[in-house]
Amino acid sequence: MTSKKYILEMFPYPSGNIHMGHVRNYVIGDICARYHKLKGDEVIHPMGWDAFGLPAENAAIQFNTHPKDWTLNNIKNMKEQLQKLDLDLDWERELATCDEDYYKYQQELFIDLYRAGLAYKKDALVNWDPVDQTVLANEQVIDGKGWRTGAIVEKKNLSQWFFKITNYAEELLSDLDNLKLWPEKVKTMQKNWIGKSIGAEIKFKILDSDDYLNIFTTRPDTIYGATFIAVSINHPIVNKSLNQEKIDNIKKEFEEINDDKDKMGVPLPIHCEHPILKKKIPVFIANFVLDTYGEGAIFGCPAHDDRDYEFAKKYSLPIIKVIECDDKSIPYSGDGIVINSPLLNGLNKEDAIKEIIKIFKKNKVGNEKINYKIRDWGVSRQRYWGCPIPVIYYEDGTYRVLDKEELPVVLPYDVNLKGKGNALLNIDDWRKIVCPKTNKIAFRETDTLDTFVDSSWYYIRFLDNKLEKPFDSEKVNRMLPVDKYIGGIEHAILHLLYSRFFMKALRDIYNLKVDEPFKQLFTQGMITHKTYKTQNNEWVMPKDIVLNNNRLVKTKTNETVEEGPSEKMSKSKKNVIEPDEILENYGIDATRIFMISDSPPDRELEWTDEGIQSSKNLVHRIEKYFSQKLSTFNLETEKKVEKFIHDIEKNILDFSLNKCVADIYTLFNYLEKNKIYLNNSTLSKKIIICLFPVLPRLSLSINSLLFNSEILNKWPNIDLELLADNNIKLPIQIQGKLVTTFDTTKGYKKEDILKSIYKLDKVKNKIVNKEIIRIINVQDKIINIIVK
RNA sequence: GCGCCAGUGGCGGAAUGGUAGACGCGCUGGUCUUAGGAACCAGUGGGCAACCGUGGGGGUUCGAGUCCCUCCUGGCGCACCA
Repeated sequence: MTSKKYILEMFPYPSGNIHMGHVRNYVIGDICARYHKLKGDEVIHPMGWDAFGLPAENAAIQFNTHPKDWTLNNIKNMKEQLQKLDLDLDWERELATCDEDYYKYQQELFIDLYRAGLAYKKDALVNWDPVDQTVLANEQVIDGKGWRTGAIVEKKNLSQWFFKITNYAEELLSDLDNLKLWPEKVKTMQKNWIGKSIGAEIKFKILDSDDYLNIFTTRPDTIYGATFIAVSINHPIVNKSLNQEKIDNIKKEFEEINDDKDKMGVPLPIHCEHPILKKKIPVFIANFVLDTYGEGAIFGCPAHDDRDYEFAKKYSLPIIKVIECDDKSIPYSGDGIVINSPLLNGLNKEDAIKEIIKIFKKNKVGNEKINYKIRDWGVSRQRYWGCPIPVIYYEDGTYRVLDKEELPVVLPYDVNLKGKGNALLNIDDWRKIVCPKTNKIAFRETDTLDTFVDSSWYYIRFLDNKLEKPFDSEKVNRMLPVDKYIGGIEHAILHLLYSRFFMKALRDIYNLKVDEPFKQLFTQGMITHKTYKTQNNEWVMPKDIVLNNNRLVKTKTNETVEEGPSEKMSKSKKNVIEPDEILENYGIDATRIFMISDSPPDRELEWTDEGIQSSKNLVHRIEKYFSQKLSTFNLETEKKVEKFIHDIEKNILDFSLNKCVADIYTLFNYLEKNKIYLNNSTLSKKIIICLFPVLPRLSLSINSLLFNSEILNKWPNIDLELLADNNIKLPIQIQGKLVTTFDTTKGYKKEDILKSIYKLDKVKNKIVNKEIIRIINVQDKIINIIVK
């Protein structure tokens, strides 16, 4: 029975050269793909290029070239490098996201998303990267800095395109439970990112006004302890209550705080009414209220929230305790019994929340509410080298999303990248058009799509990269999800969450039957290498170092070099190893072996000269082994080979590739130690086939030498009878401690074996003069004798 | 601060609750070789031994690296998320 297997490694950004991290990634995938092909599965194993993006623009300026030329040239180079690795890839499926043939279908998808209400435009405070001069998605801002430039991100109010990922927040969260073959870690990260909290929305009436302030809380049970309201500086009520100058001053003050955890607030000239107590409570602008979460406003309950407590202390606001428990500390934010709250007294947290929500509902001042931290995905980028958004704007400010017949909107080639901002803005003869539908003057959208849009559906396009529509539904239903998706953990949120959203959105638009894009996710570890520095703190490349009189020195200058810790390979620290050189010196097979041998594929792998050398030695050893003349072999040999087939198969399927290498060593250690040479026997054939996924070159060459055949196919079936080894070494324990082992066969009779065991010296000595009170016999596993 | 993961020889790492340290690296001794970053053989957790050993302490069990509690250490993620 054959089944489809879609095996995919995250496609690379064509930066110019592949690095060792790529090699490890693709070798892992290649082993899987080759194995499944041998099993007779219908395997898809494509490769392509994540080809849009800012580095191309920067490189174009730096090297006085064009992003497209630079990118296409890099693709050519990297493809050659990959081909040198002899990966079993479906090159006929190759695609590059910067090809018109790819992005025109992305523009179609954009139109579909728009028509489905999942793409929309709005004015929004967005993250602005001043160095790259573009907007960033929330996911691309790390610690307030741009993910690529490290520049402090500014807030800008811009009209931007968004994808409505929030529509899928609940499903993106709940479906994580169905992803049984994803690392828990990644699922946890996505879960936190989506950030679901269950609580209540409460309306606080603004006194002397018809307006209300909405706040979200997970602790409505502490409502009686609310003594103030705090809003973010960007909350709409601030604009209504203060003039711009004042607001700017407050913003400045907030920015000048040294410790950003320090609480600071400014009272607003308005007050709210407590929704239950009807008393007047003050409203502050506070620096610790996030405008991006909930309603951008909170009620402060100082007795039961650390931040509110700090704030109340600083501004001498009342602190009312409404939760009682054994822990007398203030503030206390745990569970307890409600006090000082006439309508809730005596209830526990859970009941109090239910009860107060009932009351809110009755009084029409609040409701239960589920809040998600995730916000819609901003996809506009003010960059040239990306997929044009198929929209035009009229002079009156209205816009129209193009029809599919009007596609593609082709990215113009002639461009000047040396100016400030988005180069597309300056290409007038591209930008300005006469709208064919209205005959009015119109201007093209000059923002391009975030490159994460490109990578959100490339795995779908791979199924049929030449089709004259984005994809074929029947094929998608049949071939997706990707069975094994292999890549770095750095994409845990961004790419993987966006892709999950895309799959679900496309499912709903096109009635697809696929809920999730990636059935199994495997995150491979990075490759590290020792770092080297001269006394002058200059990094030195490992290949420029020699050992001279027990001293590490730089070859050219003879300077002393100090060895530092092993760190992720990076150009800046010069601790990189170039794949091309390794391939040349050690060959493909040794490189593959080393990529998987020293540590489990999901952990980091330290590059060592000894490691790559011993991998090469193994390849030679196997080659030499098969050149020996055929010897006799016996049933035991057959059993060992059978076990090898079984173990290596299991380990490939589990991604325990380091154990595959151990399996290979174990087999050849046994064969050579016993001088059993299998040459061109049927056992050899089986071994060679099983070696093929890991050592394709070697297996092919041995196969053609011994069997005069170019073909390796059909993974051997396992003979269960041979696999079952009836001879066992039975561990014998006394008081649960190992005393000896006893050679016997499976299915022994307990009574018989005990008679023999009691005669063993080691056992006899320990039980003499003692009473045997219990015998535990786990059949075929262990015998434990308990004495008194 | 919160959450998750992990701590096993000199090192990387193996062990469905059932012989801890598979396999590799390194190291020690030896063989062969003009030589070797080659190959081969033997050994390699600690201790002379009885025994002791999976970060520390406690527990469950006939039996714990594995399960539970607790503490320590390290890594990763999130971080004023109301």
